[in-house]
Amino acid sequence: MENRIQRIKEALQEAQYKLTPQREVTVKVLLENERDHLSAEDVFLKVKDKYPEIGLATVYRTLELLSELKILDKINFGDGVSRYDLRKEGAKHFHHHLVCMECGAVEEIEEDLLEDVEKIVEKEYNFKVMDHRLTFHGICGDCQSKKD
Amino acid sequence: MENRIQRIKEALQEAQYKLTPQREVTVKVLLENERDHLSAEDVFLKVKDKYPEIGLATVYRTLELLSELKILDKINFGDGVSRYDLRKEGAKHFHHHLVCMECGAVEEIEEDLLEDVEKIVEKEYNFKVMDHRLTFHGICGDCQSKKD
DNA sequence: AGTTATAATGTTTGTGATTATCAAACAAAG
DNA sequence: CTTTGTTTGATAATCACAAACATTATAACT
Repeated sequence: MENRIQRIKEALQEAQYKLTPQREVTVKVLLENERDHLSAEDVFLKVKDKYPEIGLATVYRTLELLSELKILDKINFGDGVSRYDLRKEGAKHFHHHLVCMECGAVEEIEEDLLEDVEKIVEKEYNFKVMDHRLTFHGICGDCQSKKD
Repeated sequence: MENRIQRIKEALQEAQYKLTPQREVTVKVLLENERDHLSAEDVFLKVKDKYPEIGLATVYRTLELLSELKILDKINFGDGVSRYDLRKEGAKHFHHHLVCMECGAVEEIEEDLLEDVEKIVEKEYNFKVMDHRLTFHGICGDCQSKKD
């Protein structure tokens, strides 16, 4: 964990930004909740526990900054809120999501399933792919077995 | 076009809803702008030309209703607005999009590129896929040639 | 340490999209 | 025609987020 904070610090400094205490706490919260998909509000509340003086705008600014630096990915599952997801270290691409329509659970897929598809898009549609977002909507294993 | 309106009318009635004049005008606007990805506001303005008495709330309600019935897909390209896209008749799945990061153009891909990927997801992750959303972010052909 | 320039923060106020409310218009059924 | 449920349009409320701006912290000098 310390390693990853260190790495993020370097990324910030490379882009002429500082790792302020507020930013560090925000990053920590994101690391501690890596499996979740927190909204800005969620992050704000969790950060406030550790650093009560922080302002909401700072959290928004930090999330925006980290997104620009591709440390975070900003995602949208269709509820009215943006959610934030740490990009795995070294990952070129955004990872995929499985959203259960029954229980709302979100599972992540690390594996890159789209290499072939991207090749098709680049050739057939003459479109230079920089990134992708893929979400499957369906029924997760748990909910399938509950139904039986 | 009349056919498709007829089909939509039947879908509404099946779910105990009526095709009111306001809804019909909204559907017409969506059909006439099938290639675009209109926001609720866009739809409202276009509907107002044909039916000036209509209220904004009615348009929102109609779009919501058509989304529930899977006649429309509600999409989000990361600007702060929901956009609406008619589902192709008979299409099981949402179609894919290519979003250009330079000029913002959105191209659609009808072809279903994900059959193999879905099989993997169903098997390996025990997840029953009902639908998917796939968006590629990159540089479109036009913007690539402009850069040279 | 003191001074200054710059960056970052926190509070507060906007803003813009969407939703909720509610009375009025309409439609269907008895 | 009357009753009952639907749908509508105007308006107000909400909610996520962005902008503004004065204040505070930081870094680089002297």
